[in-house]
Amino acid sequence: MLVFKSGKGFMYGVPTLTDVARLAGVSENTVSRVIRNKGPIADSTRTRVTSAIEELGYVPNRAAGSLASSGSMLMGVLLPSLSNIVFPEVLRGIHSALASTEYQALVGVTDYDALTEQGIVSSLLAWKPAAIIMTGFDHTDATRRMLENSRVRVAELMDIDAEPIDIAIGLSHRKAGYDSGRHLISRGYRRFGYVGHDWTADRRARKRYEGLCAALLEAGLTLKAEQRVDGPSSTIAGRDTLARLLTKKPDIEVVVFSNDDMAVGGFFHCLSAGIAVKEKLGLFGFNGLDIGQSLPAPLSTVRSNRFLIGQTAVEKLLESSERPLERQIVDTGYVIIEGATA
Amino acid sequence: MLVFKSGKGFMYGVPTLTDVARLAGVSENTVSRVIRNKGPIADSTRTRVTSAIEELGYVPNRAAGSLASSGSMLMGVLLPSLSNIVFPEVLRGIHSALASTEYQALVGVTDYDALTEQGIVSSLLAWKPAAIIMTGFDHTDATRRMLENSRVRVAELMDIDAEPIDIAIGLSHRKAGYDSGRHLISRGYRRFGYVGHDWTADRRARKRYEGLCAALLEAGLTLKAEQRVDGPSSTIAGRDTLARLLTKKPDIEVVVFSNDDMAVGGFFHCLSAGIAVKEKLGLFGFNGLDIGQSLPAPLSTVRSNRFLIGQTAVEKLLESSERPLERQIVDTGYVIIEGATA
DNA sequence: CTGTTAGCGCATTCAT
DNA sequence: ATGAATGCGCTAACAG
Repeated sequence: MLVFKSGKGFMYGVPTLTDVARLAGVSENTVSRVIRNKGPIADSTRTRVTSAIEELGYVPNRAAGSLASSGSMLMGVLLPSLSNIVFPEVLRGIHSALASTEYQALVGVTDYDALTEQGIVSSLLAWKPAAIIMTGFDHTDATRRMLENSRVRVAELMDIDAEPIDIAIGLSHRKAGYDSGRHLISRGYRRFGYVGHDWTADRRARKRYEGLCAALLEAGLTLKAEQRVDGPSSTIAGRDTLARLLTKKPDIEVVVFSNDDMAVGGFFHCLSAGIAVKEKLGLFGFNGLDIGQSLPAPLSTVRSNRFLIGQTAVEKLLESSERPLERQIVDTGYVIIEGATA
Repeated sequence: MLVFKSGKGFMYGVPTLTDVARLAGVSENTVSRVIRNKGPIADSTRTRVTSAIEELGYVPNRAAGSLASSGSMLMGVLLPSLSNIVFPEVLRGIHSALASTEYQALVGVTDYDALTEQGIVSSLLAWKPAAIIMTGFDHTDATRRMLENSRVRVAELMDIDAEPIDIAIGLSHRKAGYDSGRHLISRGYRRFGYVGHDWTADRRARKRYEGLCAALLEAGLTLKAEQRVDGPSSTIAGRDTLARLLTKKPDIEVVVFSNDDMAVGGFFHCLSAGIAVKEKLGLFGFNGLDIGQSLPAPLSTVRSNRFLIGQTAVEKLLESSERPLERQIVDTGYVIIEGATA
């Protein structure tokens, strides 16, 4: 165990900046400067300080730093869920961008609930984070007010079809849905079905649905059948829901799913039921998950760059600690993957 | 925008405990007590204080609290990766247990690198977290020393086949591998193949492999063929690697995969290659992922309770803020899922 | 280039 | 049941 002098004589415990200063024979302030690389420091003193830090195994107390500077090296991250693989991928992007910085991610899960989100935002704000990353645009008024008053930078991810608080990063789900429809129509499909999950939680799925319908309408078509399941998307839900849809309406040419999880499930149903995918029934998803692309027939879908969204959010937020005058929108785009299922 | 008195007259900004005290006409100390529910407070003053808090929208500054009490409501979480679905599921368990508390998760990703881990541990410790949750037993000496000196509680997750720093929560991968082998042998399989991924990063996969080999040896058998791919596990890797294995050794009866991702890929290969799963070739995985269970033929595998591991870790850590005298091991167990692929 | 002086906002003694 | 005093460890002016 290390022994060193502290404020009041010899102590066992965690060394502080004071201990480093004493050992290096400089003022606390100088040590602080060395640590933060701020202001001019003579090479000789820098060396003495760094070796003192080394010797003591000094680690700055972030709470103290944060209190003194009223700002922290924390980035608040609010995710609606960790069950849907999409959000861990966003988080991966966030961490990847954070890795080259000193920032740490303070992560909260809202469970798709605006009130839960409000509580977490309040807790996060208590740490004076450098910025907050959230998902979507559904916040309570109280949440908006807290965010407004705190003046922290805020990124709202995934969607860009609304006015952001500060900066929005993602893609237009309405447009993605629309383009999916156009794409499938151009491939000759006319009799469309839709298989989806609960969209009271997942608003973006609904926007894609609306875009799809718009494209159909424009072409003088409509959905011949649709089936939605309560609860979140999953492979099993997709499998069962497609089965149900086909029972009611067997003469569908192509099914658009609310996302890839559902579509993969649909693929499995076709496999079990002996339905020739694409020849007899086209399948189309959304997200471009690995699992879909590793199917014996790669899923036809839309790639939504989740990793990029997370990564871009961090980069954009760290560009400036002040909110820009104009609300910003970053379109990370999407790509239609032809695949082999539609 | 709120206006209120602060230390030096009227101010715009975030209200502090001082502001609350002034508004409620009590001392700061009393406000602090009300907030933390400590000590006796007259009902009348409690009401005045809470309504003052309400009125100002006061949120305690955690950094200040942490500094004053040298402890925080933070829980450090170190995950090797977010790409492997297994870890988001652990994180989900952690968050689920944290949800009913005031604690927040400070999350870092090590990328399976002990030195990266060391850096993150150091950063986390700077926040004086209540506890730290890590994965596995591979840490640098420096990491161990830091953890030792800091005296924070430490949980090491996933594995229980080693001596933990404080508490280990997970399952015996060696035993799980062994039991998988016994199970398959009892089902009549004799000609075993193995398809795996890079285990310099994923040590637990190796332990399962060793357990499997031990079971085979005990039954007078050996692996007839094995094929490992560089890099992490994935469905595509599983698909391609099984293909390669079968090219070299077509007369295998059953293939054990390093995990479900790989096994699902193997299943897809069989589908494409027209190999009758189970009749002609048995497939066996590890983890019990949803995707495996939603296959047309549910994957035969072992369920490792990831969610439970994360959840249990938090519960155990919060039981006491002091390390127990004896290092603790919590076995969350595993269950062999019969499935339909072996 | 470096030291001095003041707090940051709260929790923790100790009083009363 | 409440208040007053003190300091946690650090950063931010301001000097020099």
